[in-house]
Amino acid sequence: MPELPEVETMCRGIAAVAGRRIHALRFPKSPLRSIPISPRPALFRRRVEGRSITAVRRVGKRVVLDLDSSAAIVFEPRMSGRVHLACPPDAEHVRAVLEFADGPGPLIFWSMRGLSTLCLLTARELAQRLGPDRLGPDALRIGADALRARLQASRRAIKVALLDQRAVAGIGNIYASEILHRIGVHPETSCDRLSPRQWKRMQAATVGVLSEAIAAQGSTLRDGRYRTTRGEPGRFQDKHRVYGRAGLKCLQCGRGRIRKIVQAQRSTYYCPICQRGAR
DNA sequence: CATATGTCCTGAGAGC
DNA sequence: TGCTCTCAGGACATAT
Repeated sequence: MPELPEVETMCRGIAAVAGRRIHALRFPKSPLRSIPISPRPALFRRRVEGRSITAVRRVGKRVVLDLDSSAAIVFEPRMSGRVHLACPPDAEHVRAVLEFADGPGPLIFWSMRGLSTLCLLTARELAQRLGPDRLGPDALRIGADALRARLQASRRAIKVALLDQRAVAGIGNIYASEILHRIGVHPETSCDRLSPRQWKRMQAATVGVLSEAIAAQGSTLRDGRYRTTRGEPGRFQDKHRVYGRAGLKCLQCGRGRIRKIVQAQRSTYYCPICQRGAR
């Protein structure tokens, strides 16, 4: 669901709001429970209306809109959040609307489930909440040595460790399985048993998988929840080699049948032949 | 300290 | 057909 490639696609899709002045912020009524929003709507509105957006950027799996007040609007899609320009897929899941005096928009914060969050942070809060203590280097930028240094002493399973945003930011459940399959490492391998060569290959595979997924505008699973800003599905799901393919033949070796296991309450997919396991 | 588990939320799909 | 139940997994809080 929205992991690095999907959030990157969202940011690119709304890049045109950079430089625009916020005319109004609305929180439409909905029969659904509200997503967590802070500060409370009246104060939130007062602090953003009249401000300009100076930049749109992705921080890990979050969308950040920097304002000329040095505060920033931070949207965390988590499982089922999206941003749309102008055309929301339906009204009841619209959680907030940013209107501009001219130019594109409105910018719509949409979330099917109430797990997304929207907050306005001061520069100080931003540095604290999304700083290096809370968030590791971005998965697209971290080098092989840094990746290794951050995880190699851990005794956690590598698949679980890759999801730790403090270690490395941006990798989620889908791409963790895909990365490990590409390098032939069993997902239950303890981090401290991986070789320098394997860390090197892991970093390269991470950049490879994530870049290809961004080029395909992310993965839209069968539940159809993730969509681009324009409401189109991503295309990377067709390129998944293991995720969601339990019981099917491995596309790599043609012999193994993809297995699904559960690690830390999350599904992991792997090929028992390609990813034979040093456990 | 490191690691493991529980919680939030809605809708899709399974099973009866 | 229509009900109940389970599952999906982001990040963080709490427990071990």
